[in-house]
Amino acid sequence: MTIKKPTLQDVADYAGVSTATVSRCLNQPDKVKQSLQEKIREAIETLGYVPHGAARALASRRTFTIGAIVPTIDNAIFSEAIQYLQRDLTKAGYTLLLAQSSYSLDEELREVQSLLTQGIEGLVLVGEDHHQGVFDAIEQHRIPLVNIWTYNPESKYSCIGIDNAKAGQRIAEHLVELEHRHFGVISGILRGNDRAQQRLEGIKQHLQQNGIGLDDGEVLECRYSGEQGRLAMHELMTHHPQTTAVICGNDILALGALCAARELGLSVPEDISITGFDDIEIIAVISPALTTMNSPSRRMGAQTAEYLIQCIEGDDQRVERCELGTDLIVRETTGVAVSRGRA
Amino acid sequence: MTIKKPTLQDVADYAGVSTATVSRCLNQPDKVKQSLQEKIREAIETLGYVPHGAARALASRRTFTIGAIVPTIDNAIFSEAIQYLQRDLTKAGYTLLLAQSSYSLDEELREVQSLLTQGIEGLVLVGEDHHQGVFDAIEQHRIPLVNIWTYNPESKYSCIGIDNAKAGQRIAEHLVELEHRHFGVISGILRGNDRAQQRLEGIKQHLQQNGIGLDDGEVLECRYSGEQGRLAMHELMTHHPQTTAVICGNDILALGALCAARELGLSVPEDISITGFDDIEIIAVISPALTTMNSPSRRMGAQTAEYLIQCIEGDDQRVERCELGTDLIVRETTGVAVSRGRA
DNA sequence: ATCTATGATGTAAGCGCTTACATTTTATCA
DNA sequence: TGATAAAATGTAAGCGCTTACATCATAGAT
Repeated sequence: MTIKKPTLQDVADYAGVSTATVSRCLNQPDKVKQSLQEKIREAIETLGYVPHGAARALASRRTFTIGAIVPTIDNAIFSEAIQYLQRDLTKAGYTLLLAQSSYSLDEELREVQSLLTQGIEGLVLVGEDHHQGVFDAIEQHRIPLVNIWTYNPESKYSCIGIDNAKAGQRIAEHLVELEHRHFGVISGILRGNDRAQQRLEGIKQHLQQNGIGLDDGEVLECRYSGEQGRLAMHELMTHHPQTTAVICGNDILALGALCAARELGLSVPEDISITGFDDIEIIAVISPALTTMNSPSRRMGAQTAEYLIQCIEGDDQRVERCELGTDLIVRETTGVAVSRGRA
Repeated sequence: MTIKKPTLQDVADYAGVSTATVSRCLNQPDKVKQSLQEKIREAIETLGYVPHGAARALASRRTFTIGAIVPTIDNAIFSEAIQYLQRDLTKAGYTLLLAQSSYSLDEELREVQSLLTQGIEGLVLVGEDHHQGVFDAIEQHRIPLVNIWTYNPESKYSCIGIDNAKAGQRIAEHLVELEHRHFGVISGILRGNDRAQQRLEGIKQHLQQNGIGLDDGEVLECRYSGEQGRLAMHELMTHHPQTTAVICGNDILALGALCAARELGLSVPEDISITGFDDIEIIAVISPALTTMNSPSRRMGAQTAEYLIQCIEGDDQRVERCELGTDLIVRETTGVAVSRGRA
């Protein structure tokens, strides 16, 4: 074991060639004679040489690095998307730099700056609502930006995602068809989360079209956690006992609401219907099976990787706006509204 | 907007100082006069200067980067630990480079090489069983390594985690106390997963001590997914209908097993007891509530961050071996074995 | 045998920053 | 006021690589 990490120069000396040849052997092997390649590989092996990424990046102006910022990695849909994004980027020789914004646009901006310092060649953000500084920085650095989990045909930047408003509408439609007239919504925190906002808008719009009102008190915001969903459901049913349909911002909240319904002695879906969002893997095996909207998170991750690589390698400036479909998965937690006897 | 990204030199020229002063202003502000600092900050602002990380890393031999490799990010316990690890590293000015090994030691080695190229100053791996090349590379690069999710007082490297064998034992003990005599185990894939192996060992050992055998056919391996757990449970009950206690490798598998039990018309825990592992947040709000072992993943992440930073900043070579406790959470899926009538 | 095209290798100039050391400015004290 | 220490700033040498360009070797064409 050497006292110092070996450099390209050390490898070159050991193999009796110049650094240029070693560099070529690593990056453009077809330009180096076979016999030398072997000698160099042997030198690398015995010295335990590992390239110095920073030096390489500085000299070549390439980092082969992509940045992504999600609100939190600790949410199955984001981690699924990230898993696929990373897998495909790695396959193509890129490294993913992952950061979290905790649903804060300011925090997101800070992370963007940091990623830019790291030299990312592309950026993935969630949603289309970002700090102005983010857009400025992206412009200046001239790197492709993909907004995922959102679809807007008018967007100035690439987006690969779903039409959140339409999805919200679709859920409301399903419940209205089941003759529900008294709704409650348990949403995630809306601030800094344009997807949740858009879904709520979609829901409101559809209800309004059908002459159904939705008071402020019937829309509860809370963190995405089972316990929070449970508490919200209790609150909702306390203040609005006539509610027969509860639309939740994601599956976790819905599971919490389901738990509360159980505690309140309400049967689902006879007394009350509950919907989730995302169709995370786990809910396929629990009972009652949740009616929800699936989120194509894996496809989103994979497609984002593909687009970015093409953008970078093909030096392609094209903006891509891609809508991924969502499907309403009707299972056991929604049914026809049955009027309950009330005191 | 300039045609080219501004460099330190540009900032220095604009502010009428030398690059050294700008560099100091950024890294050791107290060494630069107030008036100049303001001038420099203004220059940075108007030019939209963003430091070039690679150049900085090359010159300073610091990357402020930590690498972590988990089997998959798409597993609540890992993503939780990563979330906390990242949060605390970010707080301290470090960037986390995250990679996935897909439970393959060879893949893990490849990722280690890649991370080393990126210049990580510390490495976090899951488990203590790694490719020899990983240890060699770590030695050569002289960076601290922390094995998480595992605890071994004899370990040559730092570890922060739980005693998996003990945890397995504890679960078996609980079920033996409930008078179960016919066990089944639905484990994750054992290959490349020393944690799962150790837990299984712990289980086997305790059963053996109590004169209870565990055939190979009673131990099923499958991927960590609800559906896989469900299928495994069906298989287990087909070939070993007398089974009254099923120990699952994690909560997701247990949920799948629970689903299968429902499908088979078995009531839990009257006919059969089922246990999970991890105590992921979601299972607190589902019914029946799962008996499981909690995994201190958040503490693991936070503590790992703390240790690494101390190691790096304090230039401390100390090896830390820290055992985090686990608790058996007895809920509704385990109970006294009741003999079932059988044909 | 000479000339050229082609391929293989070497030379050396940076990439954008940090930092040891040299120099200048400012503060302190006899 | 001048000598001296301390603080602020500048100078310039790399950090470990890539790559344009120069050089050299080889082989084919004449």
